[in-house]
Amino acid sequence: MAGRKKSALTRDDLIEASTRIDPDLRRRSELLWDDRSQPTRGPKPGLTPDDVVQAAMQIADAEGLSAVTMHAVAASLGFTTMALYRYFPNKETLLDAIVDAGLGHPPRVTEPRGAWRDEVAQWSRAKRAMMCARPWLAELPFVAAPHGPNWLRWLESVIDSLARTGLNAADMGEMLSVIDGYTRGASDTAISLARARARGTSDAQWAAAVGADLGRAIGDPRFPTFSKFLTSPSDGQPRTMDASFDFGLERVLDGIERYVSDQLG
Amino acid sequence: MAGRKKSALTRDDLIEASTRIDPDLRRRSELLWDDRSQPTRGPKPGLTPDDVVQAAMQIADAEGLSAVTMHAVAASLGFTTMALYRYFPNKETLLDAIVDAGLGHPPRVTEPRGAWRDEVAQWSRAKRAMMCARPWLAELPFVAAPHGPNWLRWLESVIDSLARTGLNAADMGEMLSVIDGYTRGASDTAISLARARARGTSDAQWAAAVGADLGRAIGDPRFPTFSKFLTSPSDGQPRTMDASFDFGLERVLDGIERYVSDQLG
DNA sequence: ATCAATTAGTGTACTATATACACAGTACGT
DNA sequence: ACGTACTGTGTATATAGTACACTAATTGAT
Repeated sequence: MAGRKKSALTRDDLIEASTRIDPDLRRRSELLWDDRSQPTRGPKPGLTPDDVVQAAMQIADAEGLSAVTMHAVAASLGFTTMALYRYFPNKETLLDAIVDAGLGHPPRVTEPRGAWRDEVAQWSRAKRAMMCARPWLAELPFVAAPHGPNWLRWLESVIDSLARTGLNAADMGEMLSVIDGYTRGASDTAISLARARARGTSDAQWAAAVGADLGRAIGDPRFPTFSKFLTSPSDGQPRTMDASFDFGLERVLDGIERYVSDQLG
Repeated sequence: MAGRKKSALTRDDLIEASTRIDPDLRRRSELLWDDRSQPTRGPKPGLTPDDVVQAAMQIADAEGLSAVTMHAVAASLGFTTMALYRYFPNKETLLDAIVDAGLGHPPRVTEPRGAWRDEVAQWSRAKRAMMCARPWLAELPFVAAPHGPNWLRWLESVIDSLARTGLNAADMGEMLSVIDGYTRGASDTAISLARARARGTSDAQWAAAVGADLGRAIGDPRFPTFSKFLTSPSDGQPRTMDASFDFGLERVLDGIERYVSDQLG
């Protein structure tokens, strides 16, 4: 999101800028974007980079990120560990690749187009659902470089909806940060639960563990207000985690909407 | 935050619930909360758990989380690797401890008390600043259990400010999720930059790398709108990363404020 | 058709890391 | 004084990631 700073970005800027990039990072980025040209000599490769990525993702989905070892991935494909190094120079670049692959595509915006607010809300929920479906994604950094094509698809998608606000580019960028920030941060709890589920922990167990730690505040003089907060009775059903996210999302969208109408009259 | 679900929480709930907790997690939580009783027999320990935590944090601050190996921590204290296992049963519990220690205390709320909105904004900025100061914190999960005393201090602090809205406990919990969600997610970019800085990468290098990947959208038919967004000229100064966070925060607070006045007005 | 160049996959070896376990020495309680 | 409980050390093991050299396969150049 920080790249947006330079608002009138040109190809020249990029070419100039890219000379400054750490060569290691540039390499990682290239591997995410370049269609590697098939060499003509030598034996036929038994795999494609995508085979490796798919195998790695399957392991991550089934057994968590820590189960994704070079050996496990290779074995699941019927190859030896070192065979993978013909496709990825190291594990880090393989992880870069499964992050981008794991993001998948954002849901297609339905025609006829709706209000920006609904579209943005859908995007946010979709992103959260995607992260919950692959909770290991959140264990890998992908805020900064390298960013692959799938992340750009997600960006293309929100920006396309945000464009309907009528804001200028700079303001759209700010709104993107707000939406993605909330979505990212407010998904963490659900992602953590999803991860626990994937490990076989029941929802009750997970909630008990979280509740037990928070509950340590009760009666502790260091946390008087939080303690009161925890023990205060509430009327009505408590919200589910999903409903809570949606509720918060509406508040955030209210804030954005107010800015939009202030800007545009 | 999900523990808040059960809104009328009592000690009995907790005791009942804690029987369901995974024993491993319970152990981790206890190590974060219990003042370990000093044994009376045997040689005097040459270290305290806190010594170990401080040493580990110093290494994380100086060389990043990956430099925090049991050997490195022990060596920096002048002990052998295995000595640490007298203080922490394994690395995971040591990491739990440095997470809580790294959080530190939230800034004290200044007297006379101000408006909830200002206080909450301060909390959010303080939390972001704390995470940027210790970017390795974001590499470790701390959304769910175990939660240590310092995280509860942070919660106590926001809740105390949110209480001034006059909302009921359930709504306060929702607002907490919104604020913490935004703060957490919208800090990620700055945290990533902070991490790059800690590795000796210049800001320009970091921005160039991020910009180069985003810039790949330009001219790519898959990203028409994002491409236009990137290349559209803007008048005026672009916001700094910090100002951008603050700006977004105001939008989020606008949304919360609207809810508050709808509820109480 | 042959050969050289190039590449794929394997096997082995090395390194770093966490940690189990047994031992030696220390200090307190009896 | 003596046993017990504890601390720190040394050694050993398992699990990573990955460098390197080797074999085998494939094809362009001769």
